[in-house]
Amino acid sequence: MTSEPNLLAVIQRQLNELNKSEAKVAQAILNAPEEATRSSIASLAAAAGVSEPSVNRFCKRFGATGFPDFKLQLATSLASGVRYVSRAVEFSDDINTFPTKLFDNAINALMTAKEELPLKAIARAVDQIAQARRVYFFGLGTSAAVARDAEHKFFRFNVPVFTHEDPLMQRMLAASAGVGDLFFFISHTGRTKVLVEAAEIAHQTEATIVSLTAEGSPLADQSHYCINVKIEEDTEQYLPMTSRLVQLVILDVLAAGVTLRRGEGFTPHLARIKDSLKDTRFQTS
Amino acid sequence: MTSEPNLLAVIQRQLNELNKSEAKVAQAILNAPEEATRSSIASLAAAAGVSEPSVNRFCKRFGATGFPDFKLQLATSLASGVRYVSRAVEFSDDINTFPTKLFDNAINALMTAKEELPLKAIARAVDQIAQARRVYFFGLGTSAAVARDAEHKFFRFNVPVFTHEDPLMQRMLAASAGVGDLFFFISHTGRTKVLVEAAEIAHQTEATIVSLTAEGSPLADQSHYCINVKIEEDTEQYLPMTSRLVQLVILDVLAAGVTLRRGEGFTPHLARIKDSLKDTRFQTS
DNA sequence: CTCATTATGTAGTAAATTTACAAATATTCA
DNA sequence: TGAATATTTGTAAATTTACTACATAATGAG
Repeated sequence: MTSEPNLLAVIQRQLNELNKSEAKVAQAILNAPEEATRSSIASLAAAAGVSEPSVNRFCKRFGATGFPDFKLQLATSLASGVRYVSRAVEFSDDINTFPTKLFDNAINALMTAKEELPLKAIARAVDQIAQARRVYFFGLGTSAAVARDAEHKFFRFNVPVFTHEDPLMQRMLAASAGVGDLFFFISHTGRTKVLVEAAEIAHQTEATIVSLTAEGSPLADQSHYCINVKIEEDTEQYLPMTSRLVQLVILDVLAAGVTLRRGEGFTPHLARIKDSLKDTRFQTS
Repeated sequence: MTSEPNLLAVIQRQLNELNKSEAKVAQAILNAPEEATRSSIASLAAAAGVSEPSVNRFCKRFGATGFPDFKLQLATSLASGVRYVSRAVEFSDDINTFPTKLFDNAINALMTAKEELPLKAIARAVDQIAQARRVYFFGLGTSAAVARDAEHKFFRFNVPVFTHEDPLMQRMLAASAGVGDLFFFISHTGRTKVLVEAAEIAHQTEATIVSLTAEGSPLADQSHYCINVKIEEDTEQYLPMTSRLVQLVILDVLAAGVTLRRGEGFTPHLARIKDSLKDTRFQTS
C-alpha cells in the first residue's frame, strides 16, 4: 500500500514529458478530475480528442493496471485531499453551515492526531499508570472537565484516582506526594502558571509526573513522561474546542491500554461495576 | 456536494433492514472493503454467495447508479484513512492497533452524528439559551464532565451558567426555578433515575427544560426541547466513550449558535475574556 | 529519400454490467 | 390453513465497457 499522495500532482509534474495524445488525456483529466472518475474510457477519450487505447496507455504509464484501476486511484487521491481543511465559523454562517463546519473541524483534528500519535509515549504512560499506587488528574479550565472525565474512566480500574480543580488542593497534594503517586497533568497550552507550579512542586517529590500537553511547553519540561498534542495554529477563535477532544480520546486510549495490560481476567471486575449502576437507571421498556 | 462521507457506516447502520441476499452482500463488503473496490461484480457476488444482479440491486439501494459508481463511492469513503466500521478493542490488540481503533471509532461517531444532525432542534435550543436569564447544565457520571465543559464555554457569553454534580443540589435548584431559568440536562441513556427526577421537579416550575439525550427516553419526555443523539447499538464495551464526544461537539455548536445570534458586536466581549486569562500563562518564548 | 522507430488509431474480442423476465419465497387475509 | 398477492432472488440475454492485436501514420536518423 504505497499509494501516491496526490495523483494529480504527479500528472501535472510529468506533463512536459508526455507525448501529444497522452498530454491531451492529461489535460482533460486535470480540467475535470471528478468527472474523469465517473466517465467511461470512451467518453474520456472523446473529451480528450484521442482514441480509447491512448487513454488506456496513459493509465498504464502512471502505474495503473488499466483504466478502472486508474479511476480508482484518482478517486482516492481526490478524496483524501479535500477533507483535511478546517474552516472557521463566520458571522455570515447560518444553521445549515456552521454546525457542519464545527463537526468537520472536530473530525479533522482527530484524524490529524491519529496520524501523528506518539505511540511510544502512550505506551510508557500506560506502564506508569498501571504501576501507580494512586493517580491524580489535574487540569484547569476546560482541561478540568477533561480531568474529570478521566477520573470517571480510570475509576473502573481499581486504581485510586483523584481530581481537583482547585489550584490550592493541587499544590497541597503535590507537596505531600511520594513513591507510587502519579500526577497526570492536562493542559492545552502547557503554560498555565498555577498548574505548572503544581507540577514543579510535585517534581521535587518521589512522585511520577505524566502530562498531556504541548511539546516544549513549561509543563512538558516538568514532566517525566509527556504525551505531546500538537497545537493547531488557527486556534484563535475560542480556544480549545478541538484539542480537548483529542485529549479525551487519548485518555480513552490510555484507559484501554491499562485494561489490556490487566489482561482478560480483569473483565469480570468491569462487569461488576457496570452491574452496580443498573439500579440507578429506568429500565428500557 | 451531496457525496455521502462514510458509506460503510451507512451500510452498517442499515444492516438489519436489508433482506437476505442484500445482507450477504453487505457482510462481504464490510469484511473486505478495500478488496471490494477492486473486484468485479462477478467476484463480489461469488464472495457473498449471491447472484450478480443482487449485488447490482444492493448498489442502487445505497444511492449509486450502478456497481462501478458504488465502487467509486466506497473508494472515496475509504480514502480518508478511517476504518468506518467501529470495531471493538480485543485482548489480542497491541499498542499499534488499539489506539487507531479507538480514534477511528471516535471519528466514525462524529461523522455519523454529523449526518443526522437534528438542525431544527439545535436551532430551537439556541433560541432558548440566547433568551435565558440563567442556564443550569446538569449531568451525572461522564455527562457531568460534559456539563462542566459546557459551563466553561457558555460562561463566556454573559449568561450566568451553573453546573452541579450533586443530585441534591440539582433537585433543590430545580425546585426553586422560575421564568427565565433554563435547565440543560445531559445524559447518554436518558434513564438515570436521579437526573430524570430532577427534570420532573423542574418541569413543575415555569423553567424551560432542554436536554441532550436519547430519543424517546424518560428524560426526553420531561423536556420542552430535546436534542436527540442516537445511541449506537454496540456500546457494550465501556459505555459512553464516543457519545460524550458527540455531546461535546453539539455543545460547541450550541455555543457557536449563541455567539452568532449575538452578532458581530459581541466579539469585543469575547476578546476581553480572553485577555483576562493572559496573565495566568507563561508567555511563549 | 528511405528505413527504422515511435506514436496513434481501428477493429475485433473478451469481459463486465445491466435489463427483462421468470422462478422461488415470503406475506396477507379470508 | 391455504389461496392470492407481493416481494425477493436468480437466469439468461442485451448492452456497454475495456482491452488486445494489428495496421497505419508520423517522426527522426542516416
